[in-house]
Amino acid sequence: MLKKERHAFIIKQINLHNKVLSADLATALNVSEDTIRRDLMELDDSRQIVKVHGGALSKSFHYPFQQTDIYAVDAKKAIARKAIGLIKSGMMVLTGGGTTVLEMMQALPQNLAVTVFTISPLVALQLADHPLVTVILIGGEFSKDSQVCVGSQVVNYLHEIKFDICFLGTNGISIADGVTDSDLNIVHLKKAMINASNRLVIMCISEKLNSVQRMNVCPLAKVDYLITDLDPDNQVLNDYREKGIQLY
Amino acid sequence: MLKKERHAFIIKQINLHNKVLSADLATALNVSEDTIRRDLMELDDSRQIVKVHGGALSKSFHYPFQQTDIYAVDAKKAIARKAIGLIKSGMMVLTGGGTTVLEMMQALPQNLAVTVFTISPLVALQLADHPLVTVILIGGEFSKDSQVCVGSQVVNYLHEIKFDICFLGTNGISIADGVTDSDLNIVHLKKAMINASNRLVIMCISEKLNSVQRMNVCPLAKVDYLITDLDPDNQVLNDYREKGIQLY
DNA sequence: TTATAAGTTGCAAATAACCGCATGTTTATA
DNA sequence: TATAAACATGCGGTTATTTGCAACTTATAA
Repeated sequence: MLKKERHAFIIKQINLHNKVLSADLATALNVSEDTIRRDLMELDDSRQIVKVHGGALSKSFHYPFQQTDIYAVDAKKAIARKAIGLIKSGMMVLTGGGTTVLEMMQALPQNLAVTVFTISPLVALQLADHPLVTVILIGGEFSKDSQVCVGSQVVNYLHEIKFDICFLGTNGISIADGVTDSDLNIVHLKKAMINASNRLVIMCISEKLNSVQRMNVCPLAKVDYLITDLDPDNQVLNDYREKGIQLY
Repeated sequence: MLKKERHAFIIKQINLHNKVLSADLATALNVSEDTIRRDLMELDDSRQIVKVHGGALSKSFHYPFQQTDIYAVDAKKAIARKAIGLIKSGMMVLTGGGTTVLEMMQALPQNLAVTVFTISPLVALQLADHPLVTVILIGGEFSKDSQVCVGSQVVNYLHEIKFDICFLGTNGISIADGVTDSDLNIVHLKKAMINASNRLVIMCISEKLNSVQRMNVCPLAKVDYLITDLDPDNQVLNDYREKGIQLY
């Protein structure tokens, strides 16, 4: 077994599985682990793989680490574009605080004259340069985790106003469990927000579709619109379509 | 399962949900929570995530609004340092939204356990990584100019609470006219804030000393402390000292 | 406040990596 | 062809890393 052959085999394995273990390779190729280690070293030196303790990984596996900005920006931008279509001048809009909502506010046309109520300081700041938009920041205890205002103060406030439309991102949505989230405070909040709005828009990147979090926010029946980065006709969304949710 | 694989998985989860719980990860990856904790530590050390009690958070939207161009930063930092000395654990602190206040919050020691009420989203965000600080964001109409919440809602809210100490930056202060400002909304607001606090701290870079704005906020008699970037014994401050204001 | 969850520290076991060296193998050249 | 030089490989001994556990401290939330 020549060195080159081993290298080829290793590369192949990595392309196949995105990772290899030194021990496995030693067995498979019937050489000592030291040899494998030396092989992996060389492949690492020549930037073909990434050596790690215990084996090696594909380079593509390693690169995403340096993502600088928001995850799945493109998907979120796509969602934002569609979501904006639901906003008409003069509306009272209520928003949560996720990155998708932020993308949306960033992409909001300058000529839309709406009143935006939000629990997210970031959303408020984002809208600061929109001359026609009135921003009401709903105050309360500021949650360090989720970067939005939470607590009974917010919930009480929401009882007093009725909004035209509410835009929420979500951490989990599924046919069986509806909209779910993992933070108790956020769940309380979202429930209040949903009750305060005539229409509910859930925005969800396709990757999060059909995932379930610990706590229930609302059943699918309450969701008027579901916006994903997928084509609305996509089969993945069939079940949601059948539930009577408008897809975008 | 290689360590890097876990790391990749964790990063992905965080990008997906903006947060992860150690316990969930331990279950999902079938390793002990200790291991997860160590993983999160490493990812935090390498600035890829933000470790918090119980799990970790996404870093992606933590400080998107970095102010790079603060005027007279050094002077403001000096003021911030002195101002912090006035805060004791357990206090109810009220703050405005100027850049000096922001500097102050940035420099706040991690071991101070206080409750900070603020009308500034930026101050709230700044304090997000302060474990011992409870932040209450006072909501209302968001002023695009001054980047703080203004309006009757805020003023009403301030009527209901009494604070230990209030920190305000100012655009104008002089012996003859006291504290002055140029924006009607802000003036209303500051008056309410001053009334709601037992003690008032005015922070002012020396450049703005003895300058007068259009509208009156409060007379010097209401000012308990004046903090500038000057030495407290500086002659420029003589007149203020004679008025009985404590200088720092 | 107190009960519970999370974090910390130190430690031990398992595994992986490293180092030097001996033993082959291949290659280059007299 | 003979022979040295360079290379490749495996092995023993040692060191470093990873991981889980237990005892203890700290933080969080009701």
